Amino acid sequence: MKLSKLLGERTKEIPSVATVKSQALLMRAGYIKQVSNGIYSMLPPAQKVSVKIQNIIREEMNKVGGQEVLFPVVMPREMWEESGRYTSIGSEMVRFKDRNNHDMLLGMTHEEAAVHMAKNTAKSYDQLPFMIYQIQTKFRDEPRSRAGLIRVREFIMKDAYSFHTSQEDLEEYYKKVYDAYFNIYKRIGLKNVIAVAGDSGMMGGKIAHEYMLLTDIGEDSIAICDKCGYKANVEVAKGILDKVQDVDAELQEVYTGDAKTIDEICELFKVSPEKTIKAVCYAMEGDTEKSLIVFVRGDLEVNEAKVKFIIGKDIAPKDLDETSLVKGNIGPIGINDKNIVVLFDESLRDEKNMICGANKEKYHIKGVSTDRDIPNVVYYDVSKVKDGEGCVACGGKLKIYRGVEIGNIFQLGTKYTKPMNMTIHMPDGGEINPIMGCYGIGVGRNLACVAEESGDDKGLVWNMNIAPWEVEICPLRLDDENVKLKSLELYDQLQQCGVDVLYDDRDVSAGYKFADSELLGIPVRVVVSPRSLQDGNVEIAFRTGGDKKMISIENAVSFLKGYVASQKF
RNA sequence: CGGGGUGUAGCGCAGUUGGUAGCGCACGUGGUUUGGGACCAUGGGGCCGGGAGUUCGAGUCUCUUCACCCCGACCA
Repeated sequence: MKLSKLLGERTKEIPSVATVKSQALLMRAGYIKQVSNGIYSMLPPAQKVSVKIQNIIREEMNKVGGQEVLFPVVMPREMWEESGRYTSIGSEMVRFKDRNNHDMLLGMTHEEAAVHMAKNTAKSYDQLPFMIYQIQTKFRDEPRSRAGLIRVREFIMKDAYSFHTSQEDLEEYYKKVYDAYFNIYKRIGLKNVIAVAGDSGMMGGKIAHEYMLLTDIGEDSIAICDKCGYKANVEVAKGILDKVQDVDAELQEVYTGDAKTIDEICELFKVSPEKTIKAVCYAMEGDTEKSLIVFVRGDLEVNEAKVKFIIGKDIAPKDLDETSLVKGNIGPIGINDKNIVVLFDESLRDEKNMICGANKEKYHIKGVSTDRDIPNVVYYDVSKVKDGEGCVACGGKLKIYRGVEIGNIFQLGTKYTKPMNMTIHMPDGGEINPIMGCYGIGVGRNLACVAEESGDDKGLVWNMNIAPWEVEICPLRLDDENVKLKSLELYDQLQQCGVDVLYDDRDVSAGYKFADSELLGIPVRVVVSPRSLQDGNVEIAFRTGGDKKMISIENAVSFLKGYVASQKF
């Protein structure tokens, strides 16, 4: 590829919309161009990297026996009604009508399509297990995309679905894919990746792992025990709270005026947030009449994922004006509204001398002992794990890290095969619904994550496996006939060896060429100049640093060919 | 959907009390340069996001609408 023909502009300025490093670099280097909120075009270099990442994913999926297929992007409503997700998934799924007024949708995940394909195609136990996967564009109408390619609405993802005759078989296979994912991350050059226990969310099923790239720009929080290695998304993480030791006190209503927030109450009573009871109000899916109040210790936050799991319904924050509750003065004592469902967090068990709202304007109650004053309570774990909480596994301390979810795997069970009535004949003559696993990884997000993790102040850095070009030739002084001749020869010969070469044929200054090559992130740069040619040499520099190498023009091709090959894995 | 912000050349930005738009980068042309984003000269490029209004006159004031960004809600 000749650089003068490469479509895309490289800029010194950081685009004003960029908020994270990967976005800034990918835009500055002419890899991506924003089309709309959360929708991007990929320019040639990005597409080249993307294809290389896809091929690595393909190889790893094939290694564990995956068969590549392609499901449709557009599916009919009926297929999704079988699984119940046509109604259970909200407006992040795009629905529309075709010309015959038929309800259609854009696939955001393909469990239904996978079962549809496998159903009546695989009929006997001896055809199982098998895994089918596709690499395809997905559209999810995210309420809020952000951070360049990290969180977008349209993206390419690999999604895989495996089918098994038993849970044991699924678990065995799940382990293989678990390892295959780590191979993928390693090969594309991501370093700080961990797998954590995750929430299965809308996918359903029980066991799930999320692969997280640990980075400050991550939007997920992960609790990790540095002592025993326990790690889990805070959505599902459990911890052991430090209890504040206190003694029973007299229950007393206190005038608190306009103090409503936990902070204001703490200030007024001169106590720490651990001594207060916080109330959070939610609306429950499919129930407009009732409200849900969750009580947690004042220093904690409600973990909505846990609440959803316990009540078995979706929840959303509710406007208190629609309820009989007194905003800022809600408390667990004396709530007697039939339309209010109450949930208590474990953190409140056996607490003494607490402060809570009195359920009337300008009053709070102090001296609350939960076991004494709020009898017959069932406590649930519905709070978010906090930094410093104890580890349930070993008693060590949990630390909270930020992460970007770069892949996930689920054990689905029969969540889809059962309602969609997929059955397999077993040796004993009976029929079963196959047990499913599903496995997802986003290509664009992984590309962005590599940029985020490896990029430096000069630009992008790709490893040899996914670099858009493996070698860049930088001739300096193209007006020098010898430079021009030798660099073109090198270009031809490297291409003949199958090396992916970018040739900077522009008549611009050395600094300009170097800066562009570094911004693009090409692993190896070969400088051909009158100076180096004087001694019959070319200069070889590496994007990741290290010493520059002078090598004779005769040996350059074989060296580069060997070096490129040695860097791939 | 709620709160905040920004829309002026491909990119980054300036534009005063209202008087018909500019700078840097990028781009074209000519020349001088040539190992870390060279210099001189010259040229092209604008529905000042859209609409309505106030005014003799609007990039600037008013209303409205759209887009994008941030925070929250949301999120396989």
